[in-house]
Amino acid sequence: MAYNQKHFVERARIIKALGHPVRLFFIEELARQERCVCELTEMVGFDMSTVSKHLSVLKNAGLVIDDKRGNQVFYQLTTPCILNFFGCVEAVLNGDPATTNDAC
Amino acid sequence: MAYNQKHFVERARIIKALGHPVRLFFIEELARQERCVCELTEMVGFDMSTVSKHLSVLKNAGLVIDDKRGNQVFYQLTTPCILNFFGCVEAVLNGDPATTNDAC
DNA sequence: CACCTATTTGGCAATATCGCCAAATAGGTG
DNA sequence: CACCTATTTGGCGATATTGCCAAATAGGTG
Repeated sequence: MAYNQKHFVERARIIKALGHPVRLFFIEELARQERCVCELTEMVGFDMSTVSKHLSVLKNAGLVIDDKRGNQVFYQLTTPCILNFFGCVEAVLNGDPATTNDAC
Repeated sequence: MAYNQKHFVERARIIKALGHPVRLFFIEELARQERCVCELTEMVGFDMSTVSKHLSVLKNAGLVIDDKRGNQVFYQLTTPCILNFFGCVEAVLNGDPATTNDAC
């Protein structure tokens, strides 16, 4: 297989969006229910501007959508299939080669 | 759900290892067959030291293992379940909310 | 041992990421 | 409109990532 730079840059950008502790938490939390920026800000304890920028990264990656209601903005997960991947991450963490084949 | 910093830092580290075009390519290529550093270097066209460092990131994340044979080092994927995740990434790329639920 | 190939490590410059603050924007209320 | 809350944007300093080069390490061969 040849290395198609553009192909992998596109895909890495989406995965990179998931590769930050705060953004990973947002994905898992939004999988449970939609949340506004102020709620997510309180949960992680960072500055709201920081939270807003993290959500912007997820949005630009196509992983979440935003919905403005009144003066609040609610974010929703667009891609529940991502959750299936987290089981595999657990298997990697446990260094458990036996389960890495069917953790999905 | 509360934000457990340590929990998400651990998991983000593994995902971050996947979030680079070259490393993503290595994962897909190693899913097909094991490869030595020199083969991977030729495929991507970067300096061998750069390739070695990328492989080191994947190894530290627990995603690949290395096996030295003679003066060559072969890398193997430890976590085939990661491949299941790529289907979801495609769905995100296609902006296809309908398929994001069962792309796994 | 001298020499060659394969790989890793150290270091550096360029660039990207992160989190904060301050300011701008937008909606709601009196 | 004045004012308050929620959110985003711009910018800055600190830190991390990336890819190259040079040097170090390790195995194979004569």
